Amino acid sequence: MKKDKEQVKAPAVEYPAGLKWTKQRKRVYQILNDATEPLSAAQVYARMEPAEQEQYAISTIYRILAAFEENQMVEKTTWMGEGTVVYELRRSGHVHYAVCLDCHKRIPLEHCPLHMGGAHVHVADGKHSELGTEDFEVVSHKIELYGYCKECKAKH
Amino acid sequence: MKKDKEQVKAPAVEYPAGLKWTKQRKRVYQILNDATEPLSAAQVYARMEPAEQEQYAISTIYRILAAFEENQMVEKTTWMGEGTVVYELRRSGHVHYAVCLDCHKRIPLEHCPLHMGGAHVHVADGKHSELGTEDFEVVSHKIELYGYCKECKAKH
DNA sequence: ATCAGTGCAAACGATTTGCACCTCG
DNA sequence: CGAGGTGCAAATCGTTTGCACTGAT
Repeated sequence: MKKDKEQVKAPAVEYPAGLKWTKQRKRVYQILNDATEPLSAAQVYARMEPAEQEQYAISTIYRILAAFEENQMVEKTTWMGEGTVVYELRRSGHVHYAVCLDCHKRIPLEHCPLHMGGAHVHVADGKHSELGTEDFEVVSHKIELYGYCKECKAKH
Repeated sequence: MKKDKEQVKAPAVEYPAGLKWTKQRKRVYQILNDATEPLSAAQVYARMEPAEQEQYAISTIYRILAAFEENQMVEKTTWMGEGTVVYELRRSGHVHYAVCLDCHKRIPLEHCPLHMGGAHVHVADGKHSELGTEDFEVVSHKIELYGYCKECKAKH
């Protein structure tokens, strides 16, 4: 992967007009694009070369990620039970993960285990939940599975 | 709900031997039990009366929640995309939520939309994903739906 | 009595913000 | 050129920890 000046081409994700395509934004975009899993601001920063880290500020990374999120370029998430926020580029289709409780490996699921035919689900009202009316229009969803991967299962 | 001395009875969730059943733990347990959704340490603290807050330390809440978690009494989670950790009492079955993208209301789902017959799913290997072998043992899972609630749908 | 549990305050890590300077468009 | 973007440092927020004290068993 050579570092050609034009290595970072126009983003696959629609780049919103009005945002400046600066070199730091290009770089953050590139790192997110190369990543196979969601990254925290610190992780993005860590993936830069020492030389870059010196000239870029970590706070800029936070602001860039926030800007990307506001413009729907990335999705903000967290791993269950972990306090740090991670960002994932919005690629064509969304991906879900199986997370190993032992080695913490994150394995992307082949298929989304959720097959909602319609765009509606039954939700409980909180107090009056007898009527299972379709009263919530689902736009997107997130799933995480927790358990043990093949390797860790073998270990025990 | 009066404040009888014995109001807080032996916890529905098994209380592990070796842990002291102190008044602060009783109170935290009670609050978690009354809650309809996972709470952060700060939220637990906020649900105490001013008088209690003065005599209890917030750090104690953190330690109690950590102790509860180590002893499987509660589950540590996060709302997707939010940096704060929340704790939920381990009741019989877990609950998932539908989150309104407009008013941010969280509505518990009546039923888990995921009906995995077995305890295994097909996962991609990352690189060699052709074989869809059952190589991940699912222990638990987390789901969040995003969309618009009845009220907010009406508003637009 | 003993040791886990607690309060307090300081330490910490992650994230945010104010302000002056810089740079893309 | 000018608004938006950035660097730097200080501020904030959520969470953890060291230490001396207290209370449940």
